[in-house]
Amino acid sequence: MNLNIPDTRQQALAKRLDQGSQLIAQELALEFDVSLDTIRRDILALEANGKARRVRGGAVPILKPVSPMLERLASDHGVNQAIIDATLAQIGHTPTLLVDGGTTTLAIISQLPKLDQRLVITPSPWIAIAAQERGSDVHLLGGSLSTSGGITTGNPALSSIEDIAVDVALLGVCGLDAEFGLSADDFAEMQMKQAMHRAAQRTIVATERSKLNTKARHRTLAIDQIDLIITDAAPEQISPYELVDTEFKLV
Amino acid sequence: MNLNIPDTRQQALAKRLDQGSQLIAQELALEFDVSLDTIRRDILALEANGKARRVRGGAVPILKPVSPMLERLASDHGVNQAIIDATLAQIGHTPTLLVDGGTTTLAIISQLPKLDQRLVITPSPWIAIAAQERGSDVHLLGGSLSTSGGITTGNPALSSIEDIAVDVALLGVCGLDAEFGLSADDFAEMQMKQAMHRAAQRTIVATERSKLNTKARHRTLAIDQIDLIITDAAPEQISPYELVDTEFKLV
DNA sequence: CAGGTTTTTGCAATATTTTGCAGGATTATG
DNA sequence: CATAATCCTGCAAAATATTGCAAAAACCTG
Repeated sequence: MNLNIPDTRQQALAKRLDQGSQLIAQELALEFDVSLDTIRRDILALEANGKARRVRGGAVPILKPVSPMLERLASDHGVNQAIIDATLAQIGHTPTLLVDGGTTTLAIISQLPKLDQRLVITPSPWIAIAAQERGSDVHLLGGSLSTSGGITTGNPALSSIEDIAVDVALLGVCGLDAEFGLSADDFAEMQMKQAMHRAAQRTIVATERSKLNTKARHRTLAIDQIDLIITDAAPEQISPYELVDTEFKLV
Repeated sequence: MNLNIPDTRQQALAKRLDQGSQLIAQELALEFDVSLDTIRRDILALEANGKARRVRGGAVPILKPVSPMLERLASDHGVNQAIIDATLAQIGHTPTLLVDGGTTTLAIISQLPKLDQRLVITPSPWIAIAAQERGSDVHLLGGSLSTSGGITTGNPALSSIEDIAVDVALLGVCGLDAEFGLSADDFAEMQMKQAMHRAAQRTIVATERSKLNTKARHRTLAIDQIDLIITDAAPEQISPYELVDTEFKLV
């Protein structure tokens, strides 16, 4: 028989959670021959360590957060068509595009004109598929797939981007603020966006007004590093940006 | 015994809604062994979370316009479920998987158990998305996206594969013949498949019987380089393979 | 080993949540 | 219009949580 101390019990409980089973306080109290309160406290500790989600009567395993990217794709239906049209007009016949991940860019690429001989380079598998559907040649940047934004990141992706030069980089946005600039949710994504900016002659950002004047965690680009911002914001929303050199296109 | 609490029930109900089924209050009350009111309250909660639309007698899923891409990713590819199950059983808890593109492998990866923490390495954006959805860590091999098979190919992909070692490679099939071996439609894809085989300790091939005893353009692997072939063929269909050392699993 | 401190445990009193039920209101349907 | 099914509302009982506290055990420390 094992020691019946908090440490041992909690380890046993954690193991069961890992196997996907639920913890039922009543049963465990009997099994370990301690009071309900003790089990409760064990579960409390597990919760504090992020190993369990407490529910009435016991605990259940923490379910891995479904990829936020998929979540957003499934729920977020409408990207403003005016933004899409304006961005497509700007892209025109650009022969090489470097495209960031995100719902907005995906909506844009899905409507790319079927044009021969365009090359789309992207770290996003979603964009890759959409671009291939539109008949473009696609180059996918390899790396680890980040869960938050759904683009590949890390050293392989960064170094392979260093070796390319493209006409236009089309970036997505986590946050955009007049002073803080363009920001990303994740450090690795920030690195990718910066690298994409460096690789391109012209950097275009398309974003819905809801992202305007918000900041995400990681500062990525200064506003004046962006050549063109396409958004559906109201004119007064962009007044903070009047001093910068960046071109705005309101739709 | 499961916890029968609002939290758990609602999660179960939400899952059914996601699968497109309707909720009938009467039936659910019986099934979960609670009163009609309790189910009603669960449905009320789901509605508050925007997960259900309440109707008289129960609830129906909120139908959201799905992007055509998601549609296809989610859609049933008509792959024999027995092949999928057998392959998943063979894969087990293998911590690192190298997965080829193709409809069969995609169907398999879409059903990977969710709780496992494992690394999936793949040249296919479809597989990458599916694996990420199943909660796996994903490493995407970069390169040019081939139009025929939908996997990345070319030097970058090949060279990055040289640097890795994995437990199992799961390959798709264009053609499989007792003498000609496994064959691919495209030269670049052939190279990738060969490289994947070299990188893995164990090579598994899952294929429908229609591919059996057919040849594609490019000879890729000899039969005895494959460790295991999982197929729904009839026993007499594999008689040409009797002399080789490869294990067959018929489902 | 004596004395003090911390950890662990069980208990009791008090919230809070969940549940089923009864009644009246509302809606579908012939 | 009548009828049956479903729904809403308030309420009380049961189960579970929370909190504070004190006893027991384990652990320092000189």
